[in-house]
Amino acid sequence: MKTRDRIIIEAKKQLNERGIDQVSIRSIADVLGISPGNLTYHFKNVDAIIYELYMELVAALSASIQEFEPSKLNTRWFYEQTIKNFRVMWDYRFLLLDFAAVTRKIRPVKDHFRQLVAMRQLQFRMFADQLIDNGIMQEERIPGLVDRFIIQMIIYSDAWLSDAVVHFDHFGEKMFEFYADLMVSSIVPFLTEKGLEEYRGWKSAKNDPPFRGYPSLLGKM
Amino acid sequence: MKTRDRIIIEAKKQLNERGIDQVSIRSIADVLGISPGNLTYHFKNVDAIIYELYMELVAALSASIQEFEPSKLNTRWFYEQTIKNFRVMWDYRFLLLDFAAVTRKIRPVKDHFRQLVAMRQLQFRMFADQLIDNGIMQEERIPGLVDRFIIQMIIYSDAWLSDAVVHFDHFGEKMFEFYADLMVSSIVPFLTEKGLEEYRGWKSAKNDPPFRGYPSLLGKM
DNA sequence: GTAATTTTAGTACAAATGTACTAGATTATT
DNA sequence: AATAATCTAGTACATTTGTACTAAAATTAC
Repeated sequence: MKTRDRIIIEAKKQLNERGIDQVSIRSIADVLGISPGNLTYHFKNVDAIIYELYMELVAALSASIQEFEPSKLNTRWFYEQTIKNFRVMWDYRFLLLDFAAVTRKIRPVKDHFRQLVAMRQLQFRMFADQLIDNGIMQEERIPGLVDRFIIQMIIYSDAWLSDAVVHFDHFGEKMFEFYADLMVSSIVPFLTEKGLEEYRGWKSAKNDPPFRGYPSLLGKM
Repeated sequence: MKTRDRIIIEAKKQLNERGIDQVSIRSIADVLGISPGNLTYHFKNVDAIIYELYMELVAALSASIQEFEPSKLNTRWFYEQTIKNFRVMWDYRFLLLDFAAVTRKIRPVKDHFRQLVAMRQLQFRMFADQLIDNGIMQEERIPGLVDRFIIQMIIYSDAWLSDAVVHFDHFGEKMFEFYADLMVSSIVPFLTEKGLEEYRGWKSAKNDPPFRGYPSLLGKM
């Protein structure tokens, strides 16, 4: 494999494991068995690597959004799509966990991220309108409530990660399911009878145990 | 003022402004005009200062929760309480913005925070039950939905800060109102007719302009 | 007033980091 | 085959950081 690619892979691994402040060109070079000088040839510094990884994340998420098909739109699809996105985010989790530090160090990320959120807002709005058209989601009863709901979803979809690393001891399938379930459930109060029916059907097919909150807190309250 | 207190104040200021990775015992000592040796006499290192500030934050938030009075319980009270809490969080924002880094550096914080969330969960649950008793919030129609809603609120109440520093250019009153409004609006789909009436009354008295999303994105979409 | 204590200044040191530079090795181009 | 472009190793330097230590100054206790 190209040295450049090996650097990116190892950097991502270390950034996710140790956090942004514990990774240096040397720590990466050491593991790869290359010289620091070689690494600086490919990337001026760690910030340059982080910026590249940020762009990778954005591309991966965009790709996932492209698959949007209005016909398939229901709570089940939403759940599966959410899990898919959460997996991608987990793969680049350091970016979201240390997001404040990232934007401090790499200015362009902040501006880019703003635009990204604007895009996501539009997409979620389209998504909601489609759901309303399909008779799955209720018409907006209080002005502005759906737009607010959308922003809440956007905030949540970045925030679950911080929550997860605190409350989960094992970062496996159950974790993704837990937070995707939360994400989907936030839409339930907005569903029509038809939407609720589909939701209930899907849920009973999944046959989840009753919701009990964080696994880490079970039996401790 | 005692040197120890001056250190805490200056450290908090620098931590909020520059972030956790850009503050050292020297950067604090320099501004205060004391020697690094003197500072290490009071605090072994920056981590010790951060830990103390974390405890301060927890104490401040707990104090705010103590004021809970079931009789006053309505959406307006919820809004004002939220703003009050958000102000406290803003005062210690580096803790929440760099939370992942904080828990990495200072292990006890992670465990303590888990317990804190457990407490908050119980309090929110009490809060919700009270609202249901008062006929302001609907009975739970789908099993587990209220518990899920509570966890969403908890996640949101830590996450708004990360969102705010990206999307707001001026960190003033409007920012607190924006995110408190979002917080309160998340409860609206759960309100009874009686609850909605109170909400509408309070809202029309406030006379807010229509919701338009992030101020930073206005006119750019 | 003297002794004990707390507080402060100043310095020194090892470890780590980003950056810059040179020179050699490898690969691609013609 | 010769030349150019790309890649790699190695090293050196200035900064910064946490930590440790000594000695002086200020405060408190007796």
